[in-house]
Amino acid sequence: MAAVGAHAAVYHHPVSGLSAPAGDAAYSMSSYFSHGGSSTSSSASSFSAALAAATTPPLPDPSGSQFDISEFFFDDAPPAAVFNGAPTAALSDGAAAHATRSAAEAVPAPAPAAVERPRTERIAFRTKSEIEILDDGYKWRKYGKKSVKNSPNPRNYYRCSTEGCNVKKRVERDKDDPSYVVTTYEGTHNHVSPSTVYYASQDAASGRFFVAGTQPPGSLN
DNA sequence: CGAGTTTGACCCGCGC
DNA sequence: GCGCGGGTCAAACTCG
Repeated sequence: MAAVGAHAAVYHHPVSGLSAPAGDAAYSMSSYFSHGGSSTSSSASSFSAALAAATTPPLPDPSGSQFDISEFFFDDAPPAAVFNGAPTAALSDGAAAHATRSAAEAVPAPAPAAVERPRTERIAFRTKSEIEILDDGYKWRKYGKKSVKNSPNPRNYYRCSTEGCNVKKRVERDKDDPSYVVTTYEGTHNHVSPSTVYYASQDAASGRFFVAGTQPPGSLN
């Protein structure tokens, strides 16, 4: 897919509903996400990659708003997979993150030998936001809330409210920096986003992202 | 009144 | 086997 301009080729992630360019420009991967800190990695956190940036809240104005993408990582890929994405992003109704799934899938699995675990698509990212609910274009229904050990902040559980779609997402504030929101998507949407997807480009000078355009729902698949 | 949220209870996997 | 922690359920409640 040939990218036209800075924000033409976009990959639409079926899990999160978020999108990313299919181009080959470079994101600079600055860090891996370590769940619960560097020394307390839990079994649920083989997060493979993280993307550094930061994000300022919602996307009120599609034409001029800016945001920084925070850390972004996959949980369905082998550990230590390094994310190399492209410098543009697509957003869906105010969401502030995106993904190129291929980045995770391109990394060869570390051969988990005999045990073949059911593969659940899971991606997660961290965004700097005052609000916890980033609007990614899908309709979510909250079904649970739990306080998490080692974290003062509760974790919220959401399910895609579209009939027949069993995608889930968890939302919690970063225990180390409450100004960040950690969102984890699990599953694959079997429908398109009901709302407009916003495309973002990155400002070369500041490194910040800004909304560069929009695309109606259904046109990404 | 229907859809969505809240919240305590319950279930289950995992480590000891 | 037991306790702990994470995830889900479901009844009650709220809101538009």
